[in-house]
Amino acid sequence: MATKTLPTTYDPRQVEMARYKTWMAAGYFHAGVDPSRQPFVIMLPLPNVTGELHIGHASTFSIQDVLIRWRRMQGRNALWQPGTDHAGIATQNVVEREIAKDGLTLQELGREKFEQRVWQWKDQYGNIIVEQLKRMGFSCDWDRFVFTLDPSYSDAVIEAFVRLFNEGLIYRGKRMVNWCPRDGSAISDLEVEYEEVETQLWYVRYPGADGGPGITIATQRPETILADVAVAVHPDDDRYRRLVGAHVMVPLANRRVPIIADRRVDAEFGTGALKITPGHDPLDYEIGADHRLPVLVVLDPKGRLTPDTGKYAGMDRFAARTVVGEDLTALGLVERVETYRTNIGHCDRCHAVIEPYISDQWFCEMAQMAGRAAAAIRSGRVRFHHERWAKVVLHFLDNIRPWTISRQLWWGHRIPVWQCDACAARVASQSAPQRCPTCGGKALTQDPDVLDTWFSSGLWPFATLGWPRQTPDLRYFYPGHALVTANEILFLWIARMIMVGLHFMNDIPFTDVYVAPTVLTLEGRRMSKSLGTGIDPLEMADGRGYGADAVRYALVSRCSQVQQDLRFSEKMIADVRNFSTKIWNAARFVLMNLGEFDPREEGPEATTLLTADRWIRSRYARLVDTVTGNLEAYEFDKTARALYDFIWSEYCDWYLEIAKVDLQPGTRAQQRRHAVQHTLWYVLSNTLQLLHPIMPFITEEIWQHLPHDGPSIMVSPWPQAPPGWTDPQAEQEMEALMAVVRAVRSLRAELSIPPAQRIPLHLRASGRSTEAFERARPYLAVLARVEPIRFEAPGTPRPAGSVTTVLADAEIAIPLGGLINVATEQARLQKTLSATRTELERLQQRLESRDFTGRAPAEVVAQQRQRAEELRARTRRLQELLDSLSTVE
RNA sequence: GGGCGAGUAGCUCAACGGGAGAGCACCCGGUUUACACCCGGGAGGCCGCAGGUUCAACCCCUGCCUCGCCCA
Repeated sequence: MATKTLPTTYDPRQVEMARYKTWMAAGYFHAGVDPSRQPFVIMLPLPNVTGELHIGHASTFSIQDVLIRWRRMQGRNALWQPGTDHAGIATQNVVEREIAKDGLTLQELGREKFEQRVWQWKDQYGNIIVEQLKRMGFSCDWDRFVFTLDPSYSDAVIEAFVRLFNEGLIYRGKRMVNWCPRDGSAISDLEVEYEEVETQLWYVRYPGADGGPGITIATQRPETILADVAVAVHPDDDRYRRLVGAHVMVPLANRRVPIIADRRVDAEFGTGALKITPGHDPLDYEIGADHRLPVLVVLDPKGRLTPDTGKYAGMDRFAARTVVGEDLTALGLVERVETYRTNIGHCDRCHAVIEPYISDQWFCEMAQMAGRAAAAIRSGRVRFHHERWAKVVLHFLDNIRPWTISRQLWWGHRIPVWQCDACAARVASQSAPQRCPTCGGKALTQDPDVLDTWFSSGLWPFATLGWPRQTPDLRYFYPGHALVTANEILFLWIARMIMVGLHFMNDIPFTDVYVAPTVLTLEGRRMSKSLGTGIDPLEMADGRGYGADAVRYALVSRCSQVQQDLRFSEKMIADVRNFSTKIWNAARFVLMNLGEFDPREEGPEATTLLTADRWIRSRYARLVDTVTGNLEAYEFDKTARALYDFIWSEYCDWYLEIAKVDLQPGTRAQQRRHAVQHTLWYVLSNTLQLLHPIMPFITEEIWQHLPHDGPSIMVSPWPQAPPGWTDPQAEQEMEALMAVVRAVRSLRAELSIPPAQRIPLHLRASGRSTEAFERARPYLAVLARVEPIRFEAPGTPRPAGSVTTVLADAEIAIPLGGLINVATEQARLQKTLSATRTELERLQQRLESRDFTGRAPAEVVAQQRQRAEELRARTRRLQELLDSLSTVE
């Protein structure tokens, strides 16, 4: 029974947190193994434990919550697996800064104490992001929350490493890697961000060892000259051909080095002569190796010049660049310095300039896994939305390179490899080995490095479910279904999950990947807190009082598949707040008018339903299919728009207004009241269900006040279009009615007739339409504020002194008596007439063309013929009107 | 340098190859008993440029321009 009423205003802040607590307490978010139901699984992209909720989380997580809530309502056993990752570098940096405040360095503190400090920090701050996710209403299964350093998860990470190690896919080697001098660690290729910067290109002459003029090279990094071991030119370069085999002196170092020929030299760049520094450049490293040149290193792990560099020892690489430049200039060896734009790699965590650096690292061989992953994508087992993202990922997989998985950090999963102090043999093991399997030695030392955080994240889809143990969870919930992500972690995480999933589980981790657009400012800039260009979702929800629903809808409604950017502003959230208010007020109206209505009684007889009822039911039935279909297709913007348009432009603007007529007490038969009440209630509460996945809070709040079955909208069954509700005839009749109402309103505005003033209306329509208009008479009267309404048979003379509009199904006239300005009225009609004629002429031309009638499909031709016929009739009636006007004079 | 994407109303975005739309902003009018976070009306667009395919192009093809993203 509808006994509850709603407060006059909706304050999301008063409602949202309380509702969330109710859901949590009821256990709706939890999914347990249940073979009688089909699961639906989403793996939450792990936020960093150091992180705070930003707009990117808000958009991708909102999409996930839409999917999970929708599937849950459809009856699926919906699991949304939450958790955070330990974010090795980021977290270590944060805590390192903290201990620096106490005047301590990492080394002074020691590894064990440091780890304790990080755990303390994690216990204090690591939960912030989780609370923020809850505030946004996300229905993750918090009972299953996992942190990547939890003991059972760590066991899985170590197990994965040991298996890959024993399969020969993980190996150790001295390679040139991307080294971050700031973090003091290697990072993988994917963690390097290239950025165009303006720098200088130095043209430096290397004098000939024989006292000749030598050769001039161009370099962007003069400080590495100290590590030069050769100068290389292209073998076909006629300028230098005769110099190949000669020797030059490396300036400052005074080292005698050869001039060599190599095809990898770009003769077009600089002078065409390349200094070879195998210790500090990846290409030089390759060339040097092929020419059996020595490798010299002049930088230390912190990016400072090494002690054996004489006066430069201890200088930072950038300071050294300046000093070396000055010294070379003083020697008269600098021919010129050009400004030069080039891409420089930066660390994606701390933004320091990356140093190509030779060091011992652990690598994971990916080629085989990548092949399987690529095959799974090509065969369609994993689908991307939009599908173009599949190509992007395939390009990565097809060109994959070994993955640097070791990090020189203390925070993370320590590499489970022990080296024998005696024989140097290495063994990978879940726990410290008692003795060396090779020589039996008892002294073994564990590798000091930890694993890349992404190595552990890649195992997420199965390690969270108990792997490597064959748990019931793992059997039931793997493989999962949807994965929603920002495009920036497609390679770092998505591709790796597919590869690793196939490797360890022999199955893909999910079937569908939706790539959400990147949220940008209106100017198209990245949203960033440090730049002050960001929108903080929680500030919007709570600080500004828009509520989480508004933030969610604003983002979801702009998640399309075509756009890869989402330009966003606070205004868009405010607009949605207005939408919430609209829904709230519509619901208030419905509740006020349900009266004694009891939904447990029989629904209305078909005969008591009038056009408007049948129309809104028909529109609602279509809405169900539109919303469901768009969700299935990952078309979130279309889903949101369909709901918005239906609620605002159909249910509120038209149906509610029409319903008012029949709800007026005493004026209508009880049957009619019941039919309208039932329609209002049914359509509203079911539409709320359709909207619930996007705006969970307001929909629940209203639904609870409406007559309803079950404890919560979030576990109510997903609506299905009732059979037989789609009603083209009612839609057409309603369209005609709306056209008349709009035409009258338009005339009133144009003629400055006060909106409240009732005016007479003359309406002429074809026979069948007249009947429909007759039935709609009371509604027409209210909607257009017309009284009396006179129906006129075609052919009767038009009332003198009236303003008129010709519509497709009808012609309306408002008699103004002597007030009419004939000239204005003529001009108005003439304007319409000529526009109609132009359109008709264009159409006729087409219809007369043999090309068109002969080649276009028959139904198109027929449709155009009909359109022409309508236009002709309209032209005729407009002309008649003009004629009758001129006779008034 | 290679790849991908976008250029439609002032802004943000829609639009099966066959009559260019929405929201916001703007202008005019409104104390209609759900809502002024509202209601009604209106104005505003060589659909980036140039070719081509087609009976027909915002939509397909080619080239160019501008912007963004990714990879090297």
